[in-house]
Amino acid sequence: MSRADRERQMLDVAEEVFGERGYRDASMDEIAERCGVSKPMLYEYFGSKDGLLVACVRRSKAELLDATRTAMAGASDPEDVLWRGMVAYFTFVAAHSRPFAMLLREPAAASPAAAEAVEATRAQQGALISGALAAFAPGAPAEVIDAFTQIIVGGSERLAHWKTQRPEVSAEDAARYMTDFCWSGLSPYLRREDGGRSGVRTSGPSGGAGTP
Amino acid sequence: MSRADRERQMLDVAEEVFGERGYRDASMDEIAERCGVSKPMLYEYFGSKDGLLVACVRRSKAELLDATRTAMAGASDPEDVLWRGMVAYFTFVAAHSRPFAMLLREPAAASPAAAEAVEATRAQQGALISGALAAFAPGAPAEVIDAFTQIIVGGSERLAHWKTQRPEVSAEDAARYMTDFCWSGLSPYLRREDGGRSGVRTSGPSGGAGTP
DNA sequence: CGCGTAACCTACTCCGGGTAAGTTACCTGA
DNA sequence: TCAGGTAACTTACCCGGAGTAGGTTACGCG
Repeated sequence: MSRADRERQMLDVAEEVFGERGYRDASMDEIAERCGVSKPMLYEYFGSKDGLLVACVRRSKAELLDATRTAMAGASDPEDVLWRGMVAYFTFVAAHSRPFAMLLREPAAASPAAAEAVEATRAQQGALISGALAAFAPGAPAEVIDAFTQIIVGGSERLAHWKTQRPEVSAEDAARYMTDFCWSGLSPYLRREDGGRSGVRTSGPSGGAGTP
Repeated sequence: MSRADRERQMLDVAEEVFGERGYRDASMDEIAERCGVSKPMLYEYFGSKDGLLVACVRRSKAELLDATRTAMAGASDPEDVLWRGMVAYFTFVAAHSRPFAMLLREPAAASPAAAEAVEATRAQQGALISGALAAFAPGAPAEVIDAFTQIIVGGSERLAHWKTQRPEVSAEDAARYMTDFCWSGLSPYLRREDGGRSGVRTSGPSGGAGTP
């Protein structure tokens, strides 16, 4: 079998085994056996168990970028960019639930290198998001954009995890929760009608517009 | 040394070593040695390496609950509850940065049991948050509260991580980003003045109030 | 048909989690 | 004051799985 084909196969099998057993309890012997090769071949191709995991993460990262970018490309306005990106994200996670659940739940578990690869994936998605935010709210300071991007990245991750335990929640539902929260937060649900507060608090709740 | 004292000491040392080396590269031999005892003592007290990590997580979980609850107790209105809770959270994470960074960054890495303990911590904080949200926006459906709670939990986690690389961002700054985002999202920064949109989109961006 | 190379295997080493069995030290009560 | 029980503690080991040294097959090419 050619190098490229073997590599793909090994990644497929590794993704599967890591997903089934978890990183720690997955053995290189089992992965090798399921590939129909011997252990040293895995080391020839990926260097170490960590290296194999990192390769899996990187492949998923590339696939996710592709899916998100493609979805965003068709958008008309910045609002639609975020919406489409979110739908694509939640759809992707649902479709790759096995391997992705593992990447979401047992990430840094492996090694600094693997943690870094997962962080790089977050940074990649964060770059797409902050671009959309900057286009949508051009007046916002860079640090605000950064902070909100972090919130969205972390929030999406958690929402995706929450969604796995609620089959009735569709990718569109999740995307709607996320984008609604981004645009307006809780203001549509407030008892008092101060949802359209004109400014942003600058020194804690007592200094803000809501509680003079 | 008494059982209780020894246990505390072991948790302190374990937290330190896990924080320094990371879970995987921390050896039970080293932890034992730094405690001035032999390895079987660790197993006597905590059963396994996982068990030791889980005990660390559970202790942090209890401390975090205490810090958050205490802070929230002094609040007047629901808005202030969330604000104080957030400040307490970011302050706590900053103060316990060593062990907490490890809990944030190498969480599930260890075992299903450790992953569960971290999930339980998130659930604990989520319960506090959803309580505050429900009080603040009594009209919101339960699923919306749940979804937003997930976003806030994940967003806070990511924001705390982001903050560690930005020493100039204070706990109050982080809390302000978080609560601002919760109350109004991006709407204060929008170019168009539709920040006070009255309703919530129900079928994607093209069906919402903003883009008829 | 020789020969180089690249895919591949057998058979190990070694480290670290985990344990069996025993030893010291202290408190208790008669 | 000393048997005896118990609880903190140790040495010395097992064993599974990550990682490796060195050799073998198989195929393309002149």
